[in-house]
Amino acid sequence: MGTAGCRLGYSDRVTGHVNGLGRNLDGVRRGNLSTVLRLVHRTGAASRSQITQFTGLNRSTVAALVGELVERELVVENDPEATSRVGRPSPIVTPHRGPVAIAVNPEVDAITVAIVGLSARVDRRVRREVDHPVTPQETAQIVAQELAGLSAELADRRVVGIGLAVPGLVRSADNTVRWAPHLAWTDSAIVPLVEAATGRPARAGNDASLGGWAEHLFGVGRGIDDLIYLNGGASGIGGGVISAGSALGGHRGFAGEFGQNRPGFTDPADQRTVHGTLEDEVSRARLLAVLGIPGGDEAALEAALVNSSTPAVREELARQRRVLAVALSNAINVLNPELVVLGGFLASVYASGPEELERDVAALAVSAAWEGTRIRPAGLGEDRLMIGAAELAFSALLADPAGDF
Amino acid sequence: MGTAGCRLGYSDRVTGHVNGLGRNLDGVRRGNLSTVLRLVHRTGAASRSQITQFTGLNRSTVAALVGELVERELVVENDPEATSRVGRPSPIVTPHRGPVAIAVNPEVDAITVAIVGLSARVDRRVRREVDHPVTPQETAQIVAQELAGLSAELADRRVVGIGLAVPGLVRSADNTVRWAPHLAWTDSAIVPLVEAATGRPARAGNDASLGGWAEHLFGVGRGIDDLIYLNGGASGIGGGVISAGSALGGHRGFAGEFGQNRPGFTDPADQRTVHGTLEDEVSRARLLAVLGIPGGDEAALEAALVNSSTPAVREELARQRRVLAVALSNAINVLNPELVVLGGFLASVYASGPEELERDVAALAVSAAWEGTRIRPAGLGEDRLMIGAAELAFSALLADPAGDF
DNA sequence: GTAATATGTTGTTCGAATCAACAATCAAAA
DNA sequence: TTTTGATTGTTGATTCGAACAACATATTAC
Repeated sequence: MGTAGCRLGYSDRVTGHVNGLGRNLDGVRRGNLSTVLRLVHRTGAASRSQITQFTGLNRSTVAALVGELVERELVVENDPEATSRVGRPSPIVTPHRGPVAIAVNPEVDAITVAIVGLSARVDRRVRREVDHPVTPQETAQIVAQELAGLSAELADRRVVGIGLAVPGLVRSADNTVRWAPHLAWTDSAIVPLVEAATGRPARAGNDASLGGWAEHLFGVGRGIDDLIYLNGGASGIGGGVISAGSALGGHRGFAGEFGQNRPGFTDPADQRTVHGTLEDEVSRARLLAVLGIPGGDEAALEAALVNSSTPAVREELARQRRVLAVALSNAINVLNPELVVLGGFLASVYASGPEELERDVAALAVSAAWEGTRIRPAGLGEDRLMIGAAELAFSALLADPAGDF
Repeated sequence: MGTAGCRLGYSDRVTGHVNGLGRNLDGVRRGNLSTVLRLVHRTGAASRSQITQFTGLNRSTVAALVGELVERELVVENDPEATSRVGRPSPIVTPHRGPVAIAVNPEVDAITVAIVGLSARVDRRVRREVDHPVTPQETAQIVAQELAGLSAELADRRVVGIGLAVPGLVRSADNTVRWAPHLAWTDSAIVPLVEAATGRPARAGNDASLGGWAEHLFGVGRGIDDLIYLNGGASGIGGGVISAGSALGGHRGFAGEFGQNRPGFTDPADQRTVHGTLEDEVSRARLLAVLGIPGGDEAALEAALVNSSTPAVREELARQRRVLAVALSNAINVLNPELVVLGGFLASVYASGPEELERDVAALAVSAAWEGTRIRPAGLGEDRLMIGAAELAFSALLADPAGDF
């Protein structure tokens, strides 16, 4: 059982009281139920004795906690596996099949809706193509329709809530979409719309931040409490910061906008724009242009990069690596992460010359800060956003498993 | 009573168990004692009824908690003040005079030692000049000597511990000074040396990060849970990040090295160095050079800037403002702070043209991220580092007031 | 087959917060 | 000046959850 870190929440806390910082017995019970459920949720399966070790609680207490979670149909206890170890075998606790989250990702060209179980696996995934940028109202309608279409699959399951991964800035205080340029949403109260259309509780978050959260929980960042995540998408570069096991949101929840930064350059010749942002300089569009192909998905780009490695392509990749290296070294100086996760086309940029990128970062960053840091491509595929969004929907349940949902 | 935020710790957590995440009754008690003591420590004085409101705990519980803290000589209950409000007056709880921290700041030219009370006031401050950069061994010796010299003043008080604010990178895991360029310390185990020389527990931290922590607790950042702090010193630019009320340390504790970043430039003509860092471009030395004065302290620089505002000085200030604006906007995009605190000569750079700097930052940063953000000069004077270092010494006591110290 | 080890199970104990009732102290109204 | 209402401190009984100890169970090692 890998150590699952210490802080456990995506923008929620567990204290005794709803208001105030005091702790009481209720808070202890709630916190312990939450800790056990989170552990099972994250690891996928944990024996009772492992839970005892992890929590430091008494055997009998763990038995009571697991018992309550079983009663609430949140976890299942299975017969112990053969472990070839001395002592009485311990039953294996796994997430219950029942509870599910609905993950939603509205994009310019399509809205993706997925059913995600408490074991963080995407059970079903539907993609509804749209011929025009959808409004929040249309989005809510489509989500409701797709949900109705999935009713057969959801018959024997319990929908806990809906999580939306939105390509834009989401204000954490009220889950309002402050600005989503590609969808042309401004100050949109998407969450109440979705809640009204579906009759289910919803939450929204920034797509890239949720992707980073998913990588922290279930991807290459599993068990790593300090990481930064940068995702290269068609529309730019988004990101997220995990610090001490918690997602860093900032004052309003807008943190992680690495793509909008003004990059520094080690070589002035690398600069392609005037007053440009990182995502103007390091971009998918520039790679496609030099490759001479119109577009396509992530795999197509990766394949094209591998196949056609002309000098022009190699040089553009090298340039983007150099610019990225400055941006990463700055982030490493400020945040001192253990891991830098690169997703989308940034993973391709990294893959084109990992040693070169790492050498440049090492030269630029404070050497002590870089010492313990690694760079890795993202581990989760296209399920990343769905898993992150589902986590948002599960967050209330995970924070208070005994609440009414 | 200003809301004192939610997360409460400088790199320490309050859970039930020493190991593991489980919560138990011991943890509840410890956490509540900690919360009450922290509140009194931060606010300087709080009535019992205010503590009740803040914690959300029952009156009788608060009475018991305060009673225990009184018994342990950590707080004092005084007669209520005349409040002109209905109802029975509530006694005022203030920090006890007894417990003190010893704050230490080793620098190239001197070692400063201070006595700081639980009310976060610097009671005494001694400065020992040195004619050569001191070694860790010499530092420990000097601290022990100064402490002996202060023994009369410490006679009726209880020294809780020693906190060192070191101008260098301090590894959080073992409090080792990884690298302090100006002191020429590398991988120095200063903490055990000080502990051996004084017989008291010690902790070390980065000076700028501790300054930021002090500003968050007692300066302009009081009550603000998301801020970034940049300090301009003679030797460069250091900083710290407070996120969700906790100091952001990163994986090893090296976070906050804003000064080592490679800056972006809105105008190529602003660049003075090749491959330079932010602290090469925005520096105290460049200001002194254009002013034509050799050195001096913070106040001298500020006075010189106010008096001699030649075009050359104004232009250098404007240039540094422009470069700083890019650096700040990048940090704001990534961290979305509510407040940016500028200390040292950076406060002077800001003061030379607050509107201009803010206008530039507004133009560069993601507008939504900048919206709720303010920039302010640091509020604490030269006591900042001493208060921050003392906080380090108090941290164990604050986390567990019932422990043995 | 027996010993050793680890873990589940059960009933009891302990500790901390809560609650209710009462006392104390103030301001404002009568 | 007295009365009323509001707020808070104080006290003893209650409640609830984790810890504990003793015992039961299941596995490996010899």
